[in-house]
Order: sequence, then C-alpha cells, then structure tokens
Amino acid sequence: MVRAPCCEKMGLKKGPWTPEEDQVLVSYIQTNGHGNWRALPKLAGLLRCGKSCRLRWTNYLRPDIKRGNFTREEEDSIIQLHEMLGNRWSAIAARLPGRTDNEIKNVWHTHLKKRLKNYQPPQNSKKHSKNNLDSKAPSTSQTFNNSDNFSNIQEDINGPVTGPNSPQRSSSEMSTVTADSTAMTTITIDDQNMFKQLDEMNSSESFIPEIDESFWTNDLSTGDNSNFDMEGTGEELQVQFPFSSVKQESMDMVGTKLEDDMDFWYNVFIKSGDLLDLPEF
DNA sequence: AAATCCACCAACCGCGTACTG
DNA sequence: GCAGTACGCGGTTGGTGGATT
Repeated sequence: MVRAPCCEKMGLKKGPWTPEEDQVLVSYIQTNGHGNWRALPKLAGLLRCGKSCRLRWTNYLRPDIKRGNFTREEEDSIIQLHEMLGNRWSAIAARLPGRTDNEIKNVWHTHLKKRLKNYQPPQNSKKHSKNNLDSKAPSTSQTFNNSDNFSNIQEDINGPVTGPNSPQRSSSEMSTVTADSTAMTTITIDDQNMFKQLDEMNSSESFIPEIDESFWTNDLSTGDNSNFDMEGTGEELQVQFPFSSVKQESMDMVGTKLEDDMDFWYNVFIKSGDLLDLPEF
C-alpha cells in the first residue's frame, strides 16, 4: 500500500521555496524554535507540510550551514568516511561541520563517484566485497590520513566512549567477533581493542598493504559466495568465509592471531557497516 | 540561433524507527 | 504489547542553467 504524500493530502504547496516563505520560516523558528514540525507550518502561517519545512530548514536555512563549494579536504574526508560508513550520509555529515547530508549525498553522486571511478583499486579488493559484506560501500581502497576517523566511528557504533551519559562498556559487555573459515582459522577480538589497533595502524604510512592474488582461494575468486554466511548469535557473531585457505603468516594483534592482510580485516570490520551496526555486536 | 545533452542540486517520497498514550 | 504519530534518513526526481552539437 502506497502512502499518500502528505502535501497532496492536505492540499499544501509543493516545489521550490520562495524568499518570502524562507523569511517566514526563519523568523518563526528564530522566535519560537521548531518544536513540533507538524504543527509549525500552521502556526507560522505557511502552506507547507511540516516535513517540507524541516527539510528546508535543515538543508538550507539553518544559520550554521556552510555554503559554497566543497574543499579538496572536505571531499577527501567524504571519500574516507564513505569508505568506512557507506551511504550513511547523516553520519558523514555529522563529521563535516556546516554540511548537510543532502549536500554530501549530492556531491558524492555528482563528483566523488567519478573521482573514485578513475581510481584503480588494488587487485582483489572487490572480490571479498561481494555477498553483501560490502553492499553499502564502494570497493575501493586507499590510505587513510584522518586519525580521528576510527575513534569517531567507534563512537558511532558503541556510543560515545567517554562522557557522563555513555560509560565505557566493560570488557564483559564488549562483543566479540569470531571469524571461522573452513581452514579453521579462528580469531576472537573485541571491538574496543580492534579500533585502538586500527587507530595505530592508521597513523602509520600505509594502512592497507598490497595483497597478492594467492591470498584468495578459487571459490571466492570465481564469485561463488553462496555459502557465505554471517549471523548474529547472541553475544558472539559467527562469520564464515567461503575460502578454504588463507594466508597463514600471522601477526600478533590484540593478543590474538590475525592474518597479516589488513585489507581483509578492514573489509570485514570497517566496510561492513551492517555487520558493525548489529546491536548484538 | 536552436536543439539537445548533461551536471547540478533542491525538494520530494516512502520507509524505518522512536516516542507516546 | 499495541496502535497511532512524528521524525530522521536515504533514494529518487525534476527543474534549471551551462555546454555542446
């Protein structure tokens, strides 16, 4: 069943806002605040629906909006954040003061996607982005240089790490991730330590090392990922990978054995926004 | 000069979810 | 626990203006 558009239903005005309407909206909000968006247009004397008013205010009229072209730094930040957060435009906008999610979304679709298209990702990077692990993020890879990003994203996932309203989770509350392949590679780490490690790696020269073709098995390379499975099982998340062998040279990380390919882990833990968003995680 | 194409961006739309009674 | 309401979000659309043919 299709919900009727609110403006149509009410016989309210649609389309571009006039300067007069802008003025009415701004002066009303400056005087009274926006409070209830639904009631606002009636109270302010606007023939618009509350939704339209909210959009106009948040995307255009808000005093803290930064107008004008995006700087190269801002664009780079968007690319980095999109790499990590996917199409979560509001989360990205929250890290770019003065920019709205709508604006960022537009810039992404009109400029940045093209920029990335011209960028040749390292071999393999898209092979393990199939099967929904990476459904929200493009399969490109790059070096990160914003040292705040991982901490911020950690906050996004777990809530603020410090502060009166958001106490740090105890280690028993911290979720674990278990990666299990048919080669019986099992890794358990907690996400707090993981982000700490990633922050450290982030400050190094090259966050994502090159990987060689042999890292991937034929199963995955041929795109037969039907047996890929991820499921949340209470406190523990089981992740099954379809490949039967992984590079076994390991590094000691977070007190646990991990493969040395950080591109892999990056995709598993960072690019997979869905995985990280699971409340059980 | 006219027609067409294309890029840009403001605004709309519907869905998911938080909130409230 | 449920239903109704309101809001926020991401995807999409449509108008506009500049570039190209």
